[in-house]
Amino acid sequence: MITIKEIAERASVSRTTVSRVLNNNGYVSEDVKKRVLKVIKETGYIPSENAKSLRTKKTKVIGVILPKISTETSSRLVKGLDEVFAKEGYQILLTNTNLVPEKEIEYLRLLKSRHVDGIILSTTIINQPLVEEISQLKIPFVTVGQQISKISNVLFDDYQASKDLVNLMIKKGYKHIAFIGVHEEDRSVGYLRKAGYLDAMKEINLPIEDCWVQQGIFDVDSGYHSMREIVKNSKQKPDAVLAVTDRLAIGAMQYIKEAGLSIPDDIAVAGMGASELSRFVSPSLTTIDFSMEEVGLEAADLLLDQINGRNTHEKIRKVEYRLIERSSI
Amino acid sequence: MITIKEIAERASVSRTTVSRVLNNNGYVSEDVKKRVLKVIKETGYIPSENAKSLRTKKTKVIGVILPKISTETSSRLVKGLDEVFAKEGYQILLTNTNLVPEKEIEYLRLLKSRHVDGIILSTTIINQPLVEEISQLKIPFVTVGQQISKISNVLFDDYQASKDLVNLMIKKGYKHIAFIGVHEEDRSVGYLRKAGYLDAMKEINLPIEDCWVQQGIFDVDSGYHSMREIVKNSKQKPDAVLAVTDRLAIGAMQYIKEAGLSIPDDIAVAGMGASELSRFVSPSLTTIDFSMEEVGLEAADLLLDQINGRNTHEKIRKVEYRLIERSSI
DNA sequence: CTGAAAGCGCTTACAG
DNA sequence: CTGAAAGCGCTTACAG
Repeated sequence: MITIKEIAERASVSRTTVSRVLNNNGYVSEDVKKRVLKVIKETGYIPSENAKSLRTKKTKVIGVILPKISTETSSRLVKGLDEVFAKEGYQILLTNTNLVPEKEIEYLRLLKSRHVDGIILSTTIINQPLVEEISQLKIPFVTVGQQISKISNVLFDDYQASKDLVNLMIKKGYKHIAFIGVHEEDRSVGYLRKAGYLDAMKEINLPIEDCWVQQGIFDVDSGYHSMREIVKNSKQKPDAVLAVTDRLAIGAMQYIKEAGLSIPDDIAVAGMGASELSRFVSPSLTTIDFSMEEVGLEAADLLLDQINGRNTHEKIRKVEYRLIERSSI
Repeated sequence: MITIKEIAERASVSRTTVSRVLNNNGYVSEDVKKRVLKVIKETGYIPSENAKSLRTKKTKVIGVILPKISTETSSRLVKGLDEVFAKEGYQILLTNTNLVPEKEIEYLRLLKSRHVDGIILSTTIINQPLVEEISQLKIPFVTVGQQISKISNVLFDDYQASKDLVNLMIKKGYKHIAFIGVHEEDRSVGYLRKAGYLDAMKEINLPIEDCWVQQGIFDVDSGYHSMREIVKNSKQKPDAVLAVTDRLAIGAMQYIKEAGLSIPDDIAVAGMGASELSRFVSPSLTTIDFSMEEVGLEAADLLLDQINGRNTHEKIRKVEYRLIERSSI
């Protein structure tokens, strides 16, 4: 591989001078500059970022830790991140925990060993060891989607979003509203969205049958099975159901249709997430658009602020959501 | 930051020795080893990959160039890649050209400057400057989805897949088959899939009206408009349509439904790609499952072969596809 | 079994 | 305006 040393020799200057024209700083006469540039061009020399990083302590890479790599949520998030980072000359180093909690700590260390300039963490479950690892990391850091105190977060108001959906149903005249959630360990999607549902119902004294409240996992089948439980076991059949993700909602829709019931006449359905599916499924699904892409934008912004040492007091940034009303209600 | 030097001092050994226990090679007495390990643990020392790379010339990172970051195709590809690379201790550095051709060359150079151990390129359009840049790169390299001669490729048989779909339609009794493609600059999706359609029709002398063959871009709207052109302008109305992507097909379905026609009774529809949408759209869409995830697996395998200097003669690996027959035909 | 020294490819005070 | 030298944090022959 061709190095700065060889360029220096060919152009009959010192490595210092070559470095100066490379980085366009320090004085260097037009003459010499031209000579060096010519040699660089001829040789196709590309400086080693690695060597550079070792000296400058900047790598221009951002580590991103994802819970799942191939979901709409993740890919939209990464799109948002990439949009601002690419513009600033940063690349993204991707790691994927596949929902294995220990991997988060492993990757945190790995990213540290690679001297990334900053880290974005998207996670579903916060645990103590993770929080401790983060706090002693000393690298610019932003979490996304889940709140960790004392650390910069980009969040949605999951509680209110869920409440909004229930209130919409209530306004439309639905009274027997069932709920398909996920494990409450996931504070944002599991706990807060459920709390929003529960509170909205409580506020106007709508009763809830036990079996109306189901807990699934993040896939379509799970929505299907949860809906079956609800329909089979309830005394008072619900006339509406809120699912905390679109895929759960779509699974629920499948069951409802299979059971010979109509949406929304017999049972109205709402999901959350504004997945592409929600638009094209039939009937089209009422949902909440959380705009993960914007979360990516904001998170990148916050991280850049930290990296550049400005505005480091800001800890929480909330991203607006949008209720999309479609034919399933 | 804490370095190997400090560990050496604290453990009263040389840096050489610390390095040896870190990498678990060379002789080092149990005693000394324990002492060093203890200090490492106490201090939370994490060696700098950067410094290491500079010496060893290996970075354990793989550069991935994507044409679009937030598509199902990309995210499935990355999932496949990550699955094998993570296992071997490689991380993925992601770059996104957003379909801007010059960015490919820019990122190729950038990845070189970062001394990635290998590069995976997913691209839609091959041009001469790109091919030249690649050939002088001297880094293990694999392309995905498009064939570049003399370079390792992981491919589908786009031509045959398209033909299979047309033949299925013919077998089902459809005779007036229209086609929605994309620009032929994209050799795999644009040119080859069109050629498959054309040849299948020609082989049994099925006539094709000019306006049956439309060219769109990669989105739903474009499928909608193309279908409208077909229906409005054709003398003999087609009884089936093949679109080269699922989103084009779904756009076509939208138009067909809006026009008050039924699928598949009036017009049958097929797409390609086996997107999630294709399963849940109604009627469910007949399509080709190209398994991008498997492409990722195979591409990673091929690249690893190159990196490890084995099996470097293999240039092309074809991934099987699967025809998924559903209710739209 | 252990260590001193050179070197990976850069940048950056410092001196001139 | 230009260069010699030190140093970033590691690894690796080489010597003992």
